[in-house]
Amino acid sequence: MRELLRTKGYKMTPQRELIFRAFLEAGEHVSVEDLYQRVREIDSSIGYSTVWRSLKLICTVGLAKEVNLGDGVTRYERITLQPHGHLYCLQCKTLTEFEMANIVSLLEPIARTYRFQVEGLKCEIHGLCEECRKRNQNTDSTGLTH
Amino acid sequence: MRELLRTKGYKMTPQRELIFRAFLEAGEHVSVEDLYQRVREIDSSIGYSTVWRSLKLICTVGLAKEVNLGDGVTRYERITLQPHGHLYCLQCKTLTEFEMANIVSLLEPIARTYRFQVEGLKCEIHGLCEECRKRNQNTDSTGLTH
DNA sequence: GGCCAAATGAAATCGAATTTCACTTTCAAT
DNA sequence: ATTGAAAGTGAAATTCGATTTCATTTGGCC
Ligand SMILES: [Mn+2]
Ligand SMILES: [Mn+2]
Ligand SMILES: [Zn+2]
Ligand SMILES: [Zn+2]
Repeated sequence: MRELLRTKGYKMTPQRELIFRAFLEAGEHVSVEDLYQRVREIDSSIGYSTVWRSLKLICTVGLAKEVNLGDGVTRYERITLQPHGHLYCLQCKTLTEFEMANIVSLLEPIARTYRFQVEGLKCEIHGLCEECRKRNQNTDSTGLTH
Repeated sequence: MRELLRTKGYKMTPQRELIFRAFLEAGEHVSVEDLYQRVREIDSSIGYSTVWRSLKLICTVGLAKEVNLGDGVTRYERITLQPHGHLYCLQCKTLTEFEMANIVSLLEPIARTYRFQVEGLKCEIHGLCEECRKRNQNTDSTGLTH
């Protein structure tokens, strides 16, 4: 880790040490606020900006990437070997991943057709998860809250 | 149009008349700001909030939907019969659409597997369009600007 | 015409993201 | 070990699109 940073010209600091570890230990898809809370349980002197900057840095060195679901909060997740898509529950905000190798093999030819240099592929299914649907049956019948 | 609004309990107003028309005449993927500029060329007394609310309303009555690409600006586009994905150029922000019926037929079984109630499917290819790549060859060799 | 809920526009507010800035720390070269 | 330039830090300020507030106006129905 220290090496990875040094080779790219960044310095290691106690804050980064802690934040990086916390990020790797955290579950998938953490927001800055999520990680900030986790981190400050261990060292409450660490600032929000440092957490934010560290997450950006983790992306820069290629260990993570941003996940934007359009709900106003940027999440971060480790880069995975296999590309995956997301099932995103609009009600409980839960994310579930699914394998998308087969979809990637459909997307790549499309990019080629348009002579597009691919930097990232995104596939999402937005809707209601099973738990939320069940929960909704016992209350309102509309589904989403507005 | 007037009918569509009335049946859903909304009133028609000169502002809506103008904004709706401008939206339908505008190209694909307009932001509030885009449409606001277009509209105020015709009637400069129309407020930004009214344009914003009208776009939301157009979505509510089912004629359009929001498109969020994670660049901080919400765009709006007419609902199309055929589902389509987007090629999004990170440099010039241009959007190109592609047919994704075949991808939808892969996504639907996935949703079913997870007993997920689908509200929307999203497929995006982020990267550099042909024009931007060409343009970049004549200047820097890195690609994206930071 | 008159009512009144809905709509409007300007301004205020919200909130996540990002930047600023004065101060501190890292680390490579002494 | 010392040290100084460059990089990092934390608190606060700023940004900026999205959204709400509120006083006033208007559309649709009697
Ligand atoms: Mn994921
Ligand atoms: Mn489109
Ligand atoms: Zn859910
Ligand atoms: Zn481009």
